[in-house]
Amino acid sequence: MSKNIPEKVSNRLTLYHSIMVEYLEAGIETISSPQIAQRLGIDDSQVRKDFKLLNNAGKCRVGYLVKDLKDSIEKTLGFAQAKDAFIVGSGHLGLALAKYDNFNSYGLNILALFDNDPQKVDMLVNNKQIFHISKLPNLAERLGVDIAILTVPRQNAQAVADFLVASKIKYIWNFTPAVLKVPPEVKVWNENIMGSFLQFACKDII
Amino acid sequence: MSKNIPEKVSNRLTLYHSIMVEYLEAGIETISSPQIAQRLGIDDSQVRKDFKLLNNAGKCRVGYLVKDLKDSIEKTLGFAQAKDAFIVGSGHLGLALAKYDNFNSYGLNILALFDNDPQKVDMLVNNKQIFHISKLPNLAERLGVDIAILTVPRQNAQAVADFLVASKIKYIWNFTPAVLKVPPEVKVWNENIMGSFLQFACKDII
DNA sequence: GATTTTTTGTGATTTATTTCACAATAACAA
DNA sequence: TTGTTATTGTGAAATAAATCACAAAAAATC
Repeated sequence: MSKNIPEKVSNRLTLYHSIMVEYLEAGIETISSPQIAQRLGIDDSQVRKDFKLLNNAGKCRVGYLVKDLKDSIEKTLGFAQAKDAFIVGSGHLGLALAKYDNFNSYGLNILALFDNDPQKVDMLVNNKQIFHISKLPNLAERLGVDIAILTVPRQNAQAVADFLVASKIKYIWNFTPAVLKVPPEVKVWNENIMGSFLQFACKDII
Repeated sequence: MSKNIPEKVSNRLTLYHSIMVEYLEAGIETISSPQIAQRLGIDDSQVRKDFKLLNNAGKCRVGYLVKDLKDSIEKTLGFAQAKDAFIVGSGHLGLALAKYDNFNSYGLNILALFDNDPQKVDMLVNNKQIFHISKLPNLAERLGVDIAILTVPRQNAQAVADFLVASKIKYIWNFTPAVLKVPPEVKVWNENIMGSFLQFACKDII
């Protein structure tokens, strides 16, 4: 795998994937690029070029096999390959993400949550235990976890990120608005929940 | 306003904004494009071109005024202009979003939640009431709300979206994995929580 | 006050992405 | 069987985005 798919493409791939799920449920076995394109408001050749990237050949006058497309997208985006992760910060957002079982179907397996509030420690959320943050380095090493989902308050974000780096975490999915400073070997993905929406909403509203 | 800023730019703007908040808190009054660029791992001319878009002039050998930049970003992204919205679907995600007070500081004001579960109706979440979904058309009209945050299960997403369209909702922030079919005058923003992260994670992990 | 240095602003270049256009293919209909 | 049509696959063209390169400005230093 790892063909270094551009972000824009992988975003489209997840949309294609949702359409495939819908078609499968409806019992439709084939789909054409113009059908998908119209649905998403994009060009049909775009769809075909994306599928080319998946090495997924279509059939003239028929289109693509829905099942095959779904499988290739899952393989390419790594839904298949399960990855373990910790949620760091057990506030509203952290708890909601822990309850969000969709992660699983996308190949992301939440093993545990962490917090510094003694009151929360040992609580169970969706069958996942909340540990005191001090237990993280040990557990990360023992369980071989190197992905952390960061949902602490902004004020603590950098300090906790430093702690995660020291705990050999290699991927931080940053749900805080802080711009984290980390060494180059650690990768941060900023989840910009507001950014894109605001732009979308403001274009017309303001 | 409404200069139709590309998505990539508005994403960077939110990151710049976070850095401005951080600098202000640290009492630093000016910032240069190379400082920001290094922090985000991008080119410094990129930063200057983005600021040009904000009509925000810098000063040679000094940089930009942090306060001014923060204000222009807020104005451009519409943090200033308050917008009212409903959360439709009071499951884990909907409730978490209702508790997520950050929305407010970004100019998005959650007025109420909706659900079809009679058990949830009339509950208060972060001082916001949960109404039965049947009350939505009326409330939307009376309060002049045309933004809905959709957090229902995928299976119900299209049906609820149809209902929202009939209720004169004009903007749907879609947190479900469904690809919604709506008339052209209604705008859907798909929040692709997994898409971008998976790509990020899989690039190296798989 | 001259010189050095840092930083902006921006045109030119490069790279990436999207759209266009159309030949090749194969199902379908007459 | 033969023409018609829908669809793929893909080069070429157009558009968008990022990077480079450097002149102009102004603070800092000597």
